[in-house]
Amino acid sequence: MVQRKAKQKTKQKGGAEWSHNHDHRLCIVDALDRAADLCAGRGARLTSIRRRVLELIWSSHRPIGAYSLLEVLKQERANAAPPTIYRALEFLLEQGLIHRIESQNAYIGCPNPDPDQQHKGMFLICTDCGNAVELEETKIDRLLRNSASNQGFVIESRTVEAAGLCPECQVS
Amino acid sequence: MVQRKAKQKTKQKGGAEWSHNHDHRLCIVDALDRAADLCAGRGARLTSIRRRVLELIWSSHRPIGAYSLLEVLKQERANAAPPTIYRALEFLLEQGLIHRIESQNAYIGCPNPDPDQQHKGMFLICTDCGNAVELEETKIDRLLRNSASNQGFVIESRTVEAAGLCPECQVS
DNA sequence: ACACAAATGTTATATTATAACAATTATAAA
DNA sequence: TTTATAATTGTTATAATATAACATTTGTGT
Repeated sequence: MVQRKAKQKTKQKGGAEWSHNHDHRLCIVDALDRAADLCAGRGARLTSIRRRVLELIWSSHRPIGAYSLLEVLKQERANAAPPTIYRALEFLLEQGLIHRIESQNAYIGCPNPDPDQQHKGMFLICTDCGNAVELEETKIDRLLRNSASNQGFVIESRTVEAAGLCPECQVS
Repeated sequence: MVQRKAKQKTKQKGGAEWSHNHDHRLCIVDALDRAADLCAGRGARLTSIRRRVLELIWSSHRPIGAYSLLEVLKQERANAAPPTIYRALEFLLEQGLIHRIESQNAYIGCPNPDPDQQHKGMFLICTDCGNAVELEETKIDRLLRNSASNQGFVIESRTVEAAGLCPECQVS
């Protein structure tokens, strides 16, 4: 088990997520550490390509497209091609380490990957700065399930993406 | 104002939406009538292409892709091309007559287009039969807005798509 | 009939994603 | 340690979705 700095980091609540000038290096390190732990625990192989793609995705809090990732990866691995990226994305999605933002055909790191099950996130996405924050709204999830259940529908997975202005971008 | 049969049709509540053998012709007629009314009221031009694309979208309750639409339209208009479809889709989206299902890159008719504002729907999509039903869950919407608001985030639009099994497809 | 704006036609291309098969690398059984 | 096997990556090609740009036609109001 990798010792992680994450344990020392106090997680702030309530909008701190939107701060445009946090120490983002910590986000990256934490994400990579968590990923390593999770994969180790599952016997899943976080190869160097996969690790690097995850790192690139975590290079910001903005969803990033497959071909943007490819552009960067190509500078390091001349033979990187679309399948290189898409395979890595597939793996990371399966492991619950990233989410796909359907409304943007883009990918974003999961800040809280669940060791037991991979969840689908709920996101607030700023139309101005592009940053996206994942919500953990069990209430909404429950309400949605109930609502579906009223029609006899059983939800297996869901996509919730809200676009708008983050607190920092409202000052205009 | 077009007289519509819709007014005679009693709308059933609670799962009737999933019935695989309703008289779908009524759905189509209603949708086209509503569209005509709405566009007339707005001075928007529901041209024959646009009308036909809307009709094709309403040919089922399954989200349909742009190129599937194009395939059909081509049989009627030899010179139909991708822009033909995408322009029609753009118009219909603007008028709130259809919704885009982000998780499928596909389009579906809006059963309840709002004369005043175009809303983004919330959908239950059956992974078996492919049918999708639009929810009107102001509660969920409110909860989502509140939850965003707690972070200082203002939602402008949202995507909610839940995949699972509809009542009819659960019997297996 | 004319002028203008809106809609459509047409060609080309951008963007996102997957198929198919070959080569390589890791793993663990013999 | 070698070898068999499965997993990963390389490579080429192509599918699927979407838009750009400019020409032409059609509709609308004057």
